[in-house]
Amino acid sequence: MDEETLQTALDTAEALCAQRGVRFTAQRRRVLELVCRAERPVGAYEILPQLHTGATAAPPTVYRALDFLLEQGLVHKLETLHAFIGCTHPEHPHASQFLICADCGRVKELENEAIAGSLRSAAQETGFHPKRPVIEVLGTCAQCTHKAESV
Amino acid sequence: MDEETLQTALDTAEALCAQRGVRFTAQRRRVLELVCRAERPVGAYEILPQLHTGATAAPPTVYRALDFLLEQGLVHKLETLHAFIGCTHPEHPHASQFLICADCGRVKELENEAIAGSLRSAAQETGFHPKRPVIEVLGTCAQCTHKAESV
DNA sequence: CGCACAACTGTTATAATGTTTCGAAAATGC
DNA sequence: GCATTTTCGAAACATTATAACAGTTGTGCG
Ligand SMILES: [Zn+2]
Ligand SMILES: [Zn+2]
Ligand SMILES: [Zn+2]
Ligand SMILES: [Zn+2]
Repeated sequence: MDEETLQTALDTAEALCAQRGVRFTAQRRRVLELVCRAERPVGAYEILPQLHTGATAAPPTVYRALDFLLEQGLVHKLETLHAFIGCTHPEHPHASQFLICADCGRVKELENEAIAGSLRSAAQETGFHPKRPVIEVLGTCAQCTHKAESV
Repeated sequence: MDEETLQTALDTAEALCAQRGVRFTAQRRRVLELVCRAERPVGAYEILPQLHTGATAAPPTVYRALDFLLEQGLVHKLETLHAFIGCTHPEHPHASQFLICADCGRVKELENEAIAGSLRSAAQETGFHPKRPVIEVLGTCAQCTHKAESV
């Protein structure tokens, strides 16, 4: 995420939190910034040493901030990677899908209604009530596929 | 899984391994049995103490068996639960979806072509080549929904 | 303001999950 | 039998996540 996009994301986050009456503290802002700055999903323990200037912070510090950001839909957790990624459209709650490149590590967030819909109807057939869908596809992105073929 | 289904599952597993020229050792059989006997997904560390009669086995013992069973498609791993479940139709390789009840813990394995298809086409649009889709839906099963409503 | 309360943060310890490594044992193929 | 490959045992270690408790900061109200 480039510097401009980052600023927009942070401003959006701040506005959303104000609107919702929750506190977007300096620490939460900092964690969101670190997650967004990364090109790839980042683990909690990667963020940790970047929080304190001197000594490194303790795990609960970053997990608490991440929990908050997850609740507010500002970041997503990738269960298959045990890592976090900034949300590209946090304005509204959504069930998204992630395409994870095993080669370069980059992740694309989709918001595909066909997938969400087919999942909903399949669940409905069995009487199941979905709460939180986790859809993560590991594979190879277009760029990396192209590179591999041209070798 | 009842005793009869379990026996069928173990026999199927044995036949599949023979057919594929891989070894279905006593230990692997035992781990598969323990996974299948459970009503719910089981963690690796739950299986561990049931492996040795006297002292409890070391983690790599069960992880090696589980890795084998995963490779052969005899069990699945639920990423959101860090737990394993026996496959209900291991004869052919498949990309399945899991409905996980947060209430009773039971899991239903689906093999829904509409979901798989919509995911494939969404990926294709972005030039992404899927390798391993992970689709797990947390929610409430029909039974538990019914119970909750009748209270 | 000054106090009461709630929310947030720091710190230590611990739990849960998963891997590396090295060596012994067992099965396989000749 | 004997070399080769595969599997298994065991110890140590790595990574991810949570529990518990004390301190600090911010907020609202009189
Ligand atoms: Zn999102
Ligand atoms: Zn890539
Ligand atoms: Zn299956
Ligand atoms: Zn249920």
